[in-house]
Amino acid sequence: MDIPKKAIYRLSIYHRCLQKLSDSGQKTVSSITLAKAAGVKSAQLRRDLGYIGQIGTRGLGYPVSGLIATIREALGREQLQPVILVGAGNLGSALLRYQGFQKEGFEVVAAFDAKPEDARARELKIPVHDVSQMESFIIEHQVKLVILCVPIGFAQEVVNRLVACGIQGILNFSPIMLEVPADVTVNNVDLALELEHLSYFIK
Amino acid sequence: MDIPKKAIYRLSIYHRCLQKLSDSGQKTVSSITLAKAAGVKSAQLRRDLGYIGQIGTRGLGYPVSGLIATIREALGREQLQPVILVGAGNLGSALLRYQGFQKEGFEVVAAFDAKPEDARARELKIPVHDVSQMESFIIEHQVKLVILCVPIGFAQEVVNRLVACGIQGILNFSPIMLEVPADVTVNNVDLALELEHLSYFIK
DNA sequence: AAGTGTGAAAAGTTTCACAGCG
DNA sequence: CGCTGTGAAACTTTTCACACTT
Repeated sequence: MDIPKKAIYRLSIYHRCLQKLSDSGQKTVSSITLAKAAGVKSAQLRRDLGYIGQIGTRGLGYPVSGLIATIREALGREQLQPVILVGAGNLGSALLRYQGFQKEGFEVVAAFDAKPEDARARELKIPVHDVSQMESFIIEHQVKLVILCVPIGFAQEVVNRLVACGIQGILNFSPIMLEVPADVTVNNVDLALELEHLSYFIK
Repeated sequence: MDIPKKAIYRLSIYHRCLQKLSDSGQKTVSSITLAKAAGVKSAQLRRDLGYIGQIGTRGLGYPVSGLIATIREALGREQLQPVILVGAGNLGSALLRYQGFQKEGFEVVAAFDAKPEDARARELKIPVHDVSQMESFIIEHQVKLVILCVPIGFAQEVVNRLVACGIQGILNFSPIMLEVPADVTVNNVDLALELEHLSYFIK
């Protein structure tokens, strides 16, 4: 039995909401309360939690810390994953400064760029290496996750190299369809597309 | 009858692929070829195009330029929309430099920040105003689309102000659920969430 | 009484497969 | 013949509604 894709996204959201509840000292939470915080219906929340086991107490709700642990385990977030970033241009270097990743427990351990000097000039805290050192770094540090911000023309070529040295997940910011083997997951974040999608809904 | 949400995203992708075909001088294209370029099945492409009308010629395929025009119309992209950006911090100012929006025909006409001096120090081509001037600008220029990159704690407050002066679409980069009236569309881009989603698929 | 867990219905989406048109 | 347009089937996801547990 596996978890629907969309449910996985929502589990991450629940996880974040639960963390907030935990910080404010809540011990238990009902599906109605948590669902409201996460912006979904309570039935959907219960269904989603059902995918990862039975955790609640009828009449009472869910134990906050227990649920956090169960979701972490289900999402494979128990040991923290090192992440590298490839392509430290405008967007890439902004992401290197972005605090949101660390806040969710991801550590961006290094960045790679074809012109590392240019990127270094931006005064980043994370080391920027030449892209030629990418492969050896990935293998040495057993990196499995990559944030990809290279220009469109280079994306597929870089991806081929990443796949060849064992990368399993790619967060892709280039607006192209990358070709990868079935055991590699690509997650596209296409900013212009999101804006275009919005424009459909305005009158 | 209206177009399914997911189909709207794909129509934007087709639009982009068609533009590339048009640039390279193609006059017609079959569903099989275009589907391959967009990374979908041909049956799905035909179904999606079916939502916006009958445009193809049996035995021949689709006229490239005609299809571009039809998709543009269906997506409401005929007159180009001005967009403003609110919150010109790290991520916000990177987006101001990002060429992808202009490439898809959106013009980011102005940015607003609580500390515009800091943002201006980043040497941007787009003017950064104080956030107090936001409302009058929106009304004067009839802005309907906003890219929102303010810190979490301020997001809902800013959104309330945006909604009050008639904003209809919000591309939100803060990892929170914004509360808006039903006639306002919010599109969340949650970078940490995307990374978390990926980590589920690595072994 | 309060609130979970889940069958079953409903809604949404994708794929198949082929009739029919140029 | 080649390729579109689309009914119908298959599949996925959401929602309802209520039995059941603490």
